[in-house]
Amino acid sequence: MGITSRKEREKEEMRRLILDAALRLFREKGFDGVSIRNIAEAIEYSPATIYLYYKDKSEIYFALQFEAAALKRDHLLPAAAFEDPWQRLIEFGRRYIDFGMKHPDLYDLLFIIRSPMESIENQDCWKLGIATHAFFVETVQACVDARHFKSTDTETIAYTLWCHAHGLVSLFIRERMRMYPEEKRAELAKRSFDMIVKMAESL
Amino acid sequence: MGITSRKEREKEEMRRLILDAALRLFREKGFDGVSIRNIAEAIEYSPATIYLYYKDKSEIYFALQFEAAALKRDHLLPAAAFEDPWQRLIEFGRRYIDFGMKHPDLYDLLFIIRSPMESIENQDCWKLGIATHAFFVETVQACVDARHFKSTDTETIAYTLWCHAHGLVSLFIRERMRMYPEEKRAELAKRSFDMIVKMAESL
DNA sequence: TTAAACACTAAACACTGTTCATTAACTTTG
DNA sequence: CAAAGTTAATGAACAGTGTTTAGTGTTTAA
Repeated sequence: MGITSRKEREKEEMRRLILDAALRLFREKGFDGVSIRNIAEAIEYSPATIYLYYKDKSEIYFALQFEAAALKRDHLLPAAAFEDPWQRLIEFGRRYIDFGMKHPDLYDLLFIIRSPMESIENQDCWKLGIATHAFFVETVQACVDARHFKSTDTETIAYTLWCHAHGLVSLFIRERMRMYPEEKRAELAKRSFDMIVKMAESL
Repeated sequence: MGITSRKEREKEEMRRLILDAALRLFREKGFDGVSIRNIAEAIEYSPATIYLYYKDKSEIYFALQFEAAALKRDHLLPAAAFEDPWQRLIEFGRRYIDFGMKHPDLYDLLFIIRSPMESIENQDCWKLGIATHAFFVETVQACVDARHFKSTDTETIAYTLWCHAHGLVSLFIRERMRMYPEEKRAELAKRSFDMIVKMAESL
């Protein structure tokens, strides 16, 4: 088993090497700004070598999306510590928005960039995303169970809150808030979050 | 004035020819999927000719964005007919979402695609967008004036509603609703719109 | 030791946005 | 009307992109 397992290990190491370089470059220059040649140069291999480890650029895209999903999960995880479902939900929302604002590149990758057509459902990144989404929906369900809302339509409540948070983050990071002066944007976002929390309370 | 005015007219016609082809191609294949060469081929000119009428691709982008903004304004305009500000606001929101769902390519252009860096503020498309946004904010203000909300923070109310609508549309058109079965998505969006309306009523 | 498997790469292909020298047509002037 | 000047259009090139392929040298297995 010595040789084959070593080879497998080496293959895995190479994939990591490529991915780490890709993620670093991507966070510096954005997804579209990074070429296979850039990545190859960064790891001091020829561009063709990349294709021995990843079928094409979109496979790298999916692998990066998985990385981003893991980082996002880690960012949101502390919210789970809150006992009270309503507090948990608020903290979840706050952290979701905070993640998007602090890591626009990763948020972009996860929720904005047009993903390659192939069945994303089968990709690991998607499963991880589903899991995080499920945690969110469960938290909303816990609030519903605790009679925190008048409405009991968990699905719609969760989706509505998500729409707001996603809209807030994506308008921000795709620079569609230019009608508000730069220094006011973050504060407006904060006020809006407080408002949606208030709105949800009387839901 | 004969010749120079004719030349100007011809120049304008050529710009229109380019833009119409660009918009048509763009709606077929998406912005990134359309190259200068595609446009040139469509109008049966050489690629270099395009550059005699538009400085670069981003200038075509801005021109297309203006077209999209005009189409969006026309789509939203009927909402202005409603006398009651609250009904006007609801209709505005409904039409905003409807526009995004019916014309994902145009919505993309207006609110999602990463716009070229140059000062978009000076572009006509931006002014048109500002005007439509102003109409929206005015409608919210009219609701506030009519004591329709407890809150009087017009800016935050408008922004919060916009966040929800934008989030709803952009999650949909960038295919981030795969956890919901295809046939349920539109209905979920509808329920969410109704819910945000209800939430706003008790705002 | 020889044959097969493997990791790797240089070079090519068909694209992309963009620039520039050159050509061809039109407009103005002598 | 012909010569000079202006302008529209282009072919060819540059530097970049993702991707494929034929070929190299090394490592493993028989």
